[in-house]
Amino acid sequence: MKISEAAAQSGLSVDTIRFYERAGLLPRLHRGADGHRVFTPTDLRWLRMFERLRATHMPLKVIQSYVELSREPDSALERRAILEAHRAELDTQQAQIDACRELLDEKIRHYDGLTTLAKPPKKAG
Amino acid sequence: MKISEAAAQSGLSVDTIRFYERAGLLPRLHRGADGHRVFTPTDLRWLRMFERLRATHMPLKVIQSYVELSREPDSALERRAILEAHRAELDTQQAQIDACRELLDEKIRHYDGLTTLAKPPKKAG
DNA sequence: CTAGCAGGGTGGAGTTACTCCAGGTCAAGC
DNA sequence: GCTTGACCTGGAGTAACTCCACCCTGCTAG
Repeated sequence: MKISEAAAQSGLSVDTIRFYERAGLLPRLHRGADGHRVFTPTDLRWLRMFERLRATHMPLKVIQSYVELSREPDSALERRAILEAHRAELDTQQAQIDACRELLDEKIRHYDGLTTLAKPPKKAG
Repeated sequence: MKISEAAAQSGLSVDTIRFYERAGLLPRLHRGADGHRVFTPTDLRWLRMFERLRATHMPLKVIQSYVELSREPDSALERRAILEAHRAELDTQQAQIDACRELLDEKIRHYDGLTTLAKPPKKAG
């Protein structure tokens, strides 16, 4: 599988995938005889995971340490800890979204109030 | 109110507030005789709003255009549109969090499976 | 058979939104 | 009078892309 397909199927851009490789997130990535990157189904699974983790702002350094750990046996506890920490981070993000939604709903109601008051020229105002 | 208080009460850092001022997000900000920034309750309300919008990744340029619009009358519809667009964006972020949570739960269950299988040396293995 | 194009590759510059730091000013406390 | 602390400025550094110019190669159309 070539990089354009890997991009299409992972949700990442071609440039981002190349960037991730340079950052060391794809240590097993192979090249074909023509020098082009060749993606296996396993590579694609990693890319999909990266996409989800990055969509929720896990730092690349943390992802990279996870990748490195996954090349060592006996690192299950550490890897698990990384994932759990990020699960907690998701709760924080959830709270921020909720807080922002509250703000937006309130403001939008405010603007609706303005327009519905403006249309009938005089009504208790 | 001085910048350190504004920072404490908005959740932003002192550096970030100064950066926002340079970016034009606080066009009404005053200075005291000593050249120090002086924050009114209105400034603080803006900062709190910025904090929420940025926590959910509204680009500074969009925030800035909102700020500029809010200095013009008759811009209620445009401002409302900006807020609504961001409310839709929150749904996207929500979906990403849910998708990532699914991934994490699955992986963490996997690691739990490994350790609970590893403890009893032989059990249907 | 060659011209052109698509799709890969590289290195490097640009962007966003901070974050940190050096160096300077000034009021207050000891 | 001297130090301390909070403020100021301008500028460098960082993260994670994103875009660009330029090169190579295989393929197809003329």
